[in-house]
Amino acid sequence: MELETIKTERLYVKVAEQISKLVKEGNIKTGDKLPSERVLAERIGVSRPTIREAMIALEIAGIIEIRTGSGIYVIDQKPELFPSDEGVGPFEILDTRYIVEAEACALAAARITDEQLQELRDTIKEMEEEEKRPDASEQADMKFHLLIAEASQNSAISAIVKWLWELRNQSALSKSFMARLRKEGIHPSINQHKRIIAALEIRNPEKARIAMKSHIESASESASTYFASKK
Amino acid sequence: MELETIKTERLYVKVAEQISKLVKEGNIKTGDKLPSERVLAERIGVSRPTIREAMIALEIAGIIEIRTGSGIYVIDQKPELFPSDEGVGPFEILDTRYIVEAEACALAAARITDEQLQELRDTIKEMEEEEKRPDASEQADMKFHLLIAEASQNSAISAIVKWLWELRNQSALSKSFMARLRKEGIHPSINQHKRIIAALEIRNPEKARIAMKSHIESASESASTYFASKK
DNA sequence: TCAAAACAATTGGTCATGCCACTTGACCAT
DNA sequence: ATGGTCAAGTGGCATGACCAATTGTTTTGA
Repeated sequence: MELETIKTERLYVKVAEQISKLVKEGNIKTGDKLPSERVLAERIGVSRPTIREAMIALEIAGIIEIRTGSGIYVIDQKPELFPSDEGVGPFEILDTRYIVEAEACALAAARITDEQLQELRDTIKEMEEEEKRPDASEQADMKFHLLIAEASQNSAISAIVKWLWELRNQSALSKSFMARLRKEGIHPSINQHKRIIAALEIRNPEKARIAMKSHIESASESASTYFASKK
Repeated sequence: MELETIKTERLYVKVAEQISKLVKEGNIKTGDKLPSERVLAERIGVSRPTIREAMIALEIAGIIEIRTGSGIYVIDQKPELFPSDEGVGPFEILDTRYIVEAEACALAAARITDEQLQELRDTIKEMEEEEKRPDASEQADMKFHLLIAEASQNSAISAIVKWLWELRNQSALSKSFMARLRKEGIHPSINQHKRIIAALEIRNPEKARIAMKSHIESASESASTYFASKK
């Protein structure tokens, strides 16, 4: 049985939609002054607080401008493309990680401390021990990459890497994506991680960069082959 | 004479910012239920309508969910880029831009549209015309780089580049830093920008990458030589 | 005994009213 | 003309009240 969630659309939304419609259809032109809140309230048949709520919504939407003491005016409608705020695709994330983490790794090779190296080795241990439990294993994977980013000693880079991993964990798309990969038995290779550590241990930026690149690349490849075969 | 317009920030905005901050900093976790509107009003010291307006703003922003008769709940947050600790140094920003923007430029070379190319040329025009006024000139500079990031057609990358430039503009350190450079007459070279466009026009990723790298590198160099000589 | 129905408390949704601060424009004094 | 004053209009905010939906508790009935 299919049930739709009942949308008790709030009043202010209806009011806002009504005004917004008038603006879009050209009944109200740019620069026009809307009637005062009190008049609007009376004409639409709602209370002033409701009108205010609607106006705030419209203001946030960039449709009107509220000038205290003066009135409410229609804003110049900018055709501005929607800030494609919605979601970053899993492949976009992988591509970006390929770029940023590789360089972070190269930087880290020159700057990493012995303590941080030890932490990385510990993380590998975690991954080996808990390879059965995918959750914990992925946790360790993320920890590994974040540690390297921090070892680059560039706070902007580590902030970016952290953000990318949060995106990966959070995005619904990426989530189901990773879940599918996991089910297929594709998981981060411990050997690749060890190669990265080896490059860092000898403080060789070139090798470190390459190791990280091939690591992420292999993740991308297994992902895309999976999707291709799926079709 | 420079005068800034006084902004009388409305109360509900302050309330919304306060709540939003609490959520972002983790003081309020996702899924948590906020105190009731009446309690919030009393605790924050504003009236209930004001709280409601703030909640509407937060709901539109996708930070909270309002369930009639039940309460107000914090929604799953999309991760956000923000400086790890206390600020990001100007050199860190430059280093990171060197990495990210170079690759963004290489990607853009393969994916940029003719319209975007034209926009870039227009931006150069702006820079030439307004080369006297440093403010406008820098504005155009930023626009130029953001356009290239967008042309990479990777939303994660363009978000990062945008973030880096915002950091550059915001950070007090970077600000005084840039001010000093400006005073010394060091400003972005238009010729370098033209070389970048040329590489993009022939859709050559390698040349585009190199052009962008040398552009940012020269900025870094002039910056560090300046600091070195200063000491 | 226990599930269903009724109730009560809590919460958001809306309304009405009042007062304040700011804007604006008309009017007045200089 | 210039500037200063003032009143009307407008948005900003507070208060208090009532309604409707939700949720947990109590009562009821088989």
